[in-house]
Amino acid sequence: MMAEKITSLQVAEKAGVSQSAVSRVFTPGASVSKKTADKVRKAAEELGYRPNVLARAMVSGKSRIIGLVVAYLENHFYPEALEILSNTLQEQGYHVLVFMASQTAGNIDNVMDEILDYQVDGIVMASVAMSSDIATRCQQAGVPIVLFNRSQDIEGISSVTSDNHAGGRQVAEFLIAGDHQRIGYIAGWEGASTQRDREAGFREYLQEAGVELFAREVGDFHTERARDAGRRMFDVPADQRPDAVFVANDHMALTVMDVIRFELGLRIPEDVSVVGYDDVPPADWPAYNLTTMRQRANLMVAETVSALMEHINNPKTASPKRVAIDGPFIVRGSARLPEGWTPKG
Amino acid sequence: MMAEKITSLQVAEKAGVSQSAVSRVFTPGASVSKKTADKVRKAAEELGYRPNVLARAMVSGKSRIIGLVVAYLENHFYPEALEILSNTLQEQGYHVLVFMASQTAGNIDNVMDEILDYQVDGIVMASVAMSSDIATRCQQAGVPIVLFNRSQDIEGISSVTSDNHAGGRQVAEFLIAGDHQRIGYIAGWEGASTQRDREAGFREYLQEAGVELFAREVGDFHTERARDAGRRMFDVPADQRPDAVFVANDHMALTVMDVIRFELGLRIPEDVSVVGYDDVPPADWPAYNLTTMRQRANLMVAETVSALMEHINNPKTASPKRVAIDGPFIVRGSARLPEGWTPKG
DNA sequence: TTGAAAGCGCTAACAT
DNA sequence: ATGTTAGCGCTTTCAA
Repeated sequence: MMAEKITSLQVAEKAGVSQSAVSRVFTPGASVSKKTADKVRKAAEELGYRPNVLARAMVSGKSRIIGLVVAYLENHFYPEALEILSNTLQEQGYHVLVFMASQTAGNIDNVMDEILDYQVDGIVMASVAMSSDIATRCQQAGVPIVLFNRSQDIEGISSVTSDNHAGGRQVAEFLIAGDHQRIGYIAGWEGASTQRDREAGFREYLQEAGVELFAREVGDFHTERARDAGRRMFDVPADQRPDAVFVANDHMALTVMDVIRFELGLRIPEDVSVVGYDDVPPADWPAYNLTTMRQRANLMVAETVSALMEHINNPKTASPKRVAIDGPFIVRGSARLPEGWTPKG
Repeated sequence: MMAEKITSLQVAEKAGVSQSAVSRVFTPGASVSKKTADKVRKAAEELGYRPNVLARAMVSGKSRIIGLVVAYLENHFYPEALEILSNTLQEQGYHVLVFMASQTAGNIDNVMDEILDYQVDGIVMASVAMSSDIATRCQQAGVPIVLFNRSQDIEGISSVTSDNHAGGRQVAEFLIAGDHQRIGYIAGWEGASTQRDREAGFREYLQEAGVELFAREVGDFHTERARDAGRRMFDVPADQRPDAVFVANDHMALTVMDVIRFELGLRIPEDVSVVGYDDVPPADWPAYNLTTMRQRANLMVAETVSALMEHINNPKTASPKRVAIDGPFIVRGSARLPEGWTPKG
């Protein structure tokens, strides 16, 4: 029980070679004769030796740890992304160290300190805003950052999002084509680029179509505040009520649907059309059947990892990229359909 | 840009003290004069110095990393638990390194290797079965393990679950008191202790009440297989249909409700009563309003962390504990109520 | 209280 | 191809 930790030195002694020979055997692309390699592997096997990642990290400067900063996991889009991210990185020999940025406001700075203390090779920031100090700090530390589902105009920061502006436009187009007269919008947290871009695209199309936004409330991407926003928007006389609403993400849209149907007794889509954004799993449940813009988590994660690896492997030459992935508009039953509707953009 | 990494040595030089003095200042409980400490902190501040966690880990043998092995994040109980776990550990200066065990079957062994390579101070295994080899390997490596939401009779392995046996009994009691005649059960993955214990408790009470299980299918805790299980159980002539079903977790129960209501056009609870287990957020949504046994994620995580810390801080004396936390039975509208029902157990 | 010195387990020149 | 040597940045005896 509780055997001592096996080191490369012990393997070396057992195999009758030098300690560095052992190291080479476990270093891909090092030069060792097959004979030595065999001896070493055999000894290592018998002793149950495995290289210490931390020691390796110290001398090589590569920890093979990616820090993930995430604000909340309540919105099912994030667990899904996390699962894909972790799996993808795992395949490439990296692992995800999780940092929750939820609690206090200013604590994002502490979190960044902690994350850098671990000598991570890269950072993914999901649903977290970026300040330029933080960016600078990471740049000084030589740690690449990729924003996931947020973007920000900071020099040298890569980001991956869906094409929120185009998505917002698409929703507006669909709603207008569906002959809705009084169109409302329930916003997410106004500090979020996703929220801003979705709203901007949405309003842009509305304006082009000569339609004025009929009502607007803020739900902050938060369940309870979305519920309140839904009440403020719909618990009013029928003639002041929107006949359609775009809710800035599915998480809030589901709650708003509950308010509309169960609290106020209205029908969807006969009385009110609802459109969301993300296409989280419950959107597809028949009890909701929510029309929504899909965010393609798998593609978004793939781009995130690719950007990260690019920066890690080519620290000098890699240039920051800003990726916006278009997603299909998923037409379900929560919004009245235009005659003969076909998605275009 | 890209400043060099600051080391304790550089701080020492700037502060005019020895490198070990700097180390002491950043080591809680070391002996340093206030004067030295002030000088060092000032220099560190100016240089932007922070101790390298990995180097510290190497010499101290404590990485302050906890490995989390988790099979899937689809069931919302796990993201919720992960969020709480990460926050709790963060407060104690630990962080979570995530390992997904999903993909291949035998890959749990590889995952264990990888996890040990990182010299983690402890491991939490969530929704993952434990083999005794793995347990042995960790014990040899001196790394404590806690099973989360699984338990297993392996010497020296701590586990934290809800009281699944009592929970299963409670559900049976409720259903029988509600005067159901034909009671069905949809099982989770049969390799899972949670599944087995819930079913055992459920059947035990049924038997004591002299009621025979009317139907049984297996859903494997998996959405699509649960859907199929639901169809097999309910897409049958009315007289062969259960009038109540206990589904082994909410994730499956929601799907089964969809099958019952939307595919088969039956009413809940008038035609069929449905009871789940976990109390995930959607269970409380009015579109489902699912009666269920709550698993108290916050308590379960607290116990998990406490067990882990116990083992980490007292490696010799700490003894494995098996915690089963009781949860309240949450009566909502998806199951017919007994007259004047009050929960007891 | 402080500094000097010895490593933690490993990789990466440098020699041979 | 292999061994020797010098660290990576830190904690921790051990003396002073």
